[in-house]
Amino acid sequence: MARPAEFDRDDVLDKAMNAFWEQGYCATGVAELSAVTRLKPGSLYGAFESKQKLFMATLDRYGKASVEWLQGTLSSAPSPVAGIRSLFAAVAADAAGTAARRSCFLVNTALEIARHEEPIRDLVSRYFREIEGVLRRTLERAREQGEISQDKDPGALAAFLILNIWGLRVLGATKPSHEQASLMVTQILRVLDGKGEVQ
Amino acid sequence: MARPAEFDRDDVLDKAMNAFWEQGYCATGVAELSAVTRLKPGSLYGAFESKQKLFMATLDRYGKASVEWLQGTLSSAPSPVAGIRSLFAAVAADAAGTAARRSCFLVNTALEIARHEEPIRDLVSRYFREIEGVLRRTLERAREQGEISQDKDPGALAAFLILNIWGLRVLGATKPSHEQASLMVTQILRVLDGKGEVQ
DNA sequence: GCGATTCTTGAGCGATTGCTCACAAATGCT
DNA sequence: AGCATTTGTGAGCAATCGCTCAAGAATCGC
Repeated sequence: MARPAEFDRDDVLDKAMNAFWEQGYCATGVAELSAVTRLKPGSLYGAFESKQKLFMATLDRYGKASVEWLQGTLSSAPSPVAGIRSLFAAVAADAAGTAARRSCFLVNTALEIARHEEPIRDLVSRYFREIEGVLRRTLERAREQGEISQDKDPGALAAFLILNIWGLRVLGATKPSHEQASLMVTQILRVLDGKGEVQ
Repeated sequence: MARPAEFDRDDVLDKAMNAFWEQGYCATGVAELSAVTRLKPGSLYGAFESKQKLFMATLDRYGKASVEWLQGTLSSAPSPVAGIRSLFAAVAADAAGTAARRSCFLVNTALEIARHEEPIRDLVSRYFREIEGVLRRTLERAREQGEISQDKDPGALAAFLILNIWGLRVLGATKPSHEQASLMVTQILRVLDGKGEVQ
C-alpha cells in the first residue's frame, strides 16, 4: 500500500557516511548530504529524522562493517597471532596512506562529538567494546594454541592493543611515513612475544 | 601614537582557547567567541585576522603551555622515570575525570581539522614532535643514570609513549572508569621495566 | 588644543545553517 | 477506476554563519 521508495537505504547511508567520515559531523551540511545522496532535503528528512539521526545510522553501519572486516581478517589468517599482525599491518598502511587521510570514522567521532552527545558516545563505545572483545577472544585462542605465553592476560592485552590502534589513528592524522608507522607496529606487537613478565 | 588596546591578548587567547577546546573548531561560532572574549566581532577581526588565525593562535598557546607543563612535571620529579610515571598518572586521571571531558586540544584538533588544513596539521605535528623530543631526552637521561636498561632505545620508546598518550586521549572520550585508565597506564609503563628484549 | 592614528562599537552584509511544508507523482488495495 | 497512502520536489522558513565597515571614542606626538 502506497508508493515505494526509489532509493536504496544502504546506498544512501554509504554515501552520507563517506561525507561525514571525510569531513566530520559539523563540517558536513545538509545541502552536501543532499547532493551526494541525490535525495532532496525533504526525502532525506522523511527517511531519517534529523541530521544527527542520519549521522548515527551511518556510524552504526560503519561500526558493523568494521567488526565484520576485523573478524574476516582474523579468521582468514593462518593463526590468531598472524591475524593480529595483519590487522596492525593494515592499520599502519592506512595511517601512512597517501590516499584520503580519513582515519577511522569511530575515532574521529569519539573526539569530535561523542564527548558531548551521549547517544553518540554510547554507540562509539559499544563498537569499541565489540572490537576489543573480538581481539580478546582471538588472544584467548592464541593462548590455548600456545601461540602466546600462558601467563599473558588476553583481556589486558586486548585493551592494550585497541589503545594502540587508537594511537595509530591519531598518528595517521600527522602524515607519518610508512617506515614510521610500521616501526611503531613492530614495537607494539613485541608485547605478544616472550614470557608474560611484560604484560 | 594612537589609542591603546583595552584587552589583554593572552587573556583573550585563553578564553577563546577554552571555547575551541571544549567544542571544537566548527562548533564554535564567532558570536560565541565574541561573547566569551567580550570583544565585538570588529575588534576580534582587528586583532586576529580570521577565525582560523585566531584558532591557530590559541592552539599555539596551548602547545607552548603543554610543553612547559610537561617539562615542569618531568623536572620536578625525583628521577626521569618517576617523572614519566607521574606524567602518565596525570593523563590517566584526566582521561577518567568526571570534569570537563575536553581531552587534549592538540589531539582533538589533529582529528577534526588537521587532516584537511595543512598549516594546522603542521602546527600540531610540530608540538607532537616537541613533546616526543622531551620524552626522548628524559629517557636518555634515565638510561644514563641506569634507571632503565642500557639496551633500550630512547627514541623508539618515546614514540611508543606518545602513541599511548594519544590512545589514552581517545579512551578518555569514552567515559572510562578510573580503574580502567590507571590499569592501562600500569600496562603501558611495563615497557620501561626489565631488560630491553621487549622494546 | 590639535591633528593623526588606532581601537571599539553596533549594525548588518550575503551566504549558509538545519529543517519544513504544500503539492505533484506514484503506487497498492478495493 | 477510484481512493488512501506514501514518496519525491522545490521553494523557502527563521536563525546563524564568518565577516565588514562607517562612525564614535580614546590616546599619541606636537
